[in-house]
Parts: sequence; structure tokens; C-alpha cells
Amino acid sequence: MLHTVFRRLLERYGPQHWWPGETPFEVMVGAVLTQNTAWTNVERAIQNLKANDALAPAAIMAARHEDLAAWLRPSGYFNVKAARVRNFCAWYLQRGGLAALAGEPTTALRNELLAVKGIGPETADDILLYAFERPVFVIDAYTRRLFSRLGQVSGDEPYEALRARFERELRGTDAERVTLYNEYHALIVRHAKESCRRRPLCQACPLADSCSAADSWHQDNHAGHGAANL
DNA sequence: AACCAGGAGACAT
DNA sequence: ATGTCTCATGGT
Repeated sequence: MLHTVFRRLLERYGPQHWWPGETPFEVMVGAVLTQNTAWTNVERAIQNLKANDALAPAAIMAARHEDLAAWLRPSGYFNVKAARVRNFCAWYLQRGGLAALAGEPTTALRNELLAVKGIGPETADDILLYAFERPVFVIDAYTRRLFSRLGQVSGDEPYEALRARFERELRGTDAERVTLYNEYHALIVRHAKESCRRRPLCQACPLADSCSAADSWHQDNHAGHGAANL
């Protein structure tokens, strides 16, 4: 079932080649800045960091809070995020940077990330998947909404419960899972932006293309008006 | 002009 | 364990 949805999304939208970011560190900072925030706003904040030669852990640690907050301003919650980005950089530098962390097992690395104040489960998994290339499935609001509307989940399960289910059902070698989870999450976000709220018709949903009697899970959920925005 | 956007922490219950 | 509040900008 999860494989089927993935195939349909990939068929419709094509590869998304995520994460939008040139370096692993840019990906990590972006993961924090995009918390409950539109990506277009995050881009401005990252441009501000670049323009001030501050898109580097040492530079962020050296900056005054007021300056950092001013650079992050377009991404919203700038006071909170200035502190969170700094917390992350402090950990990142103390742990010796990317090369040193690359040898750490995924579970240990995940626990360390979660111990940083301001990095919750989704941000940690964004970083693990898209910066460290670890086989971790990212659960976000879009994922909950989509699969809730497809009748696969209630939507209010704990984060870890959903992640466990996706990772259990989507198996393979580590390398295969990294590639699959990367593309899958990106496609879910793409689909949410593409089809939600703008196309009330179920025909516009790529997940409706193959609606058939065999897909009872899918047909049932396109029958009601509640399935309008997939 | 309300509502939303690729969450997380603090705090009360 | 599970709710509620706060943080804040920019686009629709």
C-alpha cells in the first residue's frame, strides 16, 4: 500500500531531488528554520546568512544574538530559532563536525540530535535523512494528513509509532531505503503543495488515477467529500 | 482579513 | 501520557 502510493506520486511528479540546499550544513540549518514555516521564508533567511558569511557553525556561534535573529527574521520565530540554530551549532562543533559524526550509528546520532534543545523528532529525521543520508522516514503534518485521508492512519498516533510503521513496511538495503525515504517525503510535500486546497476535485488527485475496485482503500476514501484534498 | 506554513518546548492536567 | 499556549514572518 505504501509502495503503491509512492509509485503513483513518482509517476505524477517525477523525482524531486531533495533537500533544497547546497551542503549538508545548509540542509541542517534549513531543517531548523523550516519548523512550522513556509520554505520561501526560509530561503530568505538562508540568503541573509550567506550574505553575511554566516552560513557556517563557527560564524553562527560568533555572531551576536541580535544579529543572528535579524538574519533569521524572514523565517519567523526568529528569537526562538536563533537560539535553536545556535544550540545545534554548539553540539555540531563540540562533536567534531560532519566527518566525526559520519561514523556514529544512526540510533545514537538520532538520540544526540533529540537532546539538542530545539530539535524535535521531525527536524532530527530531516537532518538524519537529508544531511547524514541515514535510512530514517520523516513524518510531518503532510504525511499525517495524506495517509489519514487515505484511511491508513487516524493521524494522531505518536510520531514514533508512525515512523516505525513506515520503516517496517518500506524495507530494503540501507542505501535503497535512503533513496526511497528521501524521494517519498519530498513527493508527499510536493503533492501537498500541488493539490491541496486548490483542486477540490478528486480527478485532479494523482492518487485517484488508478481508482478501481481492487483499491478499496483508495476508492472508499475518494467517495466522500472529505477526500477532496489529498 | 483570517488562515496557513515541511514544529518544538514549557506547562498544566 | 495527553492537551493548550507561545513563538512571528510572508503569501493567499
